[in-house]
Amino acid sequence: MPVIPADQSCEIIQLAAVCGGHFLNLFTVPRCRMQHGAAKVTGFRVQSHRLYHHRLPVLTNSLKEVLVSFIAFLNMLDRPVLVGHNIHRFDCPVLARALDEFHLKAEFQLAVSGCLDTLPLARDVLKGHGIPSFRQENLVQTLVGVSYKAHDALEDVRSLQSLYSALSPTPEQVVRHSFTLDSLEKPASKPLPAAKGKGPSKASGQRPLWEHLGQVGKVVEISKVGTIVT
DNA sequence: TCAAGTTTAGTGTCGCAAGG
DNA sequence: CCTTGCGACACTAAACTTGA
Repeated sequence: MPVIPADQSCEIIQLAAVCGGHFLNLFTVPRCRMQHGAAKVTGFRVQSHRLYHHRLPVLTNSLKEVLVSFIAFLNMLDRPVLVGHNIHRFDCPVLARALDEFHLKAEFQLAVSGCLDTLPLARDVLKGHGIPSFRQENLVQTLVGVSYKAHDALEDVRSLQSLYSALSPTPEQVVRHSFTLDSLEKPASKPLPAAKGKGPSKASGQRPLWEHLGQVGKVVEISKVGTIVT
């Protein structure tokens, strides 16, 4: 049986973001039945249109409310950079689809400077360090020295915050592995090319990404948990 | 240039434990 | 005894990186 691509099949059920001491952690009930595997991995379960996490009821909002709250959170932060592990392949396509559905994409893009994927970033920063695995769990354990609960969005973002600090990427490395939601829609979507000699370029009249670099408070780690559509 | 390996997510199957 | 819930494991897809 073919596996349905994640960006076409996943729905957001938890969205968490951390910036400095501020955090956002919201849940929404998926509009479809959760598959056995998805429930097993995430610990979430839907019964009678209510969401449970490890058998405990969870306070939920509508998907639109979650997205609007997320954008409001970003607006408090003066156009931050969104950081996540492998978000270019998984999280951002799901997020972009959800934003598109509620016509919130333009508003979202005004609220952020760009997105940064820590998977290629870590490969770049840790090149030649003999890292056996670039999974987020492994990187956090290796660089930060702690274990955490994978597949819990809030735990994910908190560990990612520590990981990002531990990586301490240069502005050039950050720009090299950054992208926008618009770039995801293009067939040959790739992270922005590395600047050659003249530094990062400005993107479509917005403030350049590198203006935000090195400011820990302007970096938002995000994570979402998906559920398969049947 | 291309094969191998990496990440994320999912599915299917098996075995074990608990409860009716 | 049967059903249900859950964990472990092996596998798949797509995009990307790495190294020969």
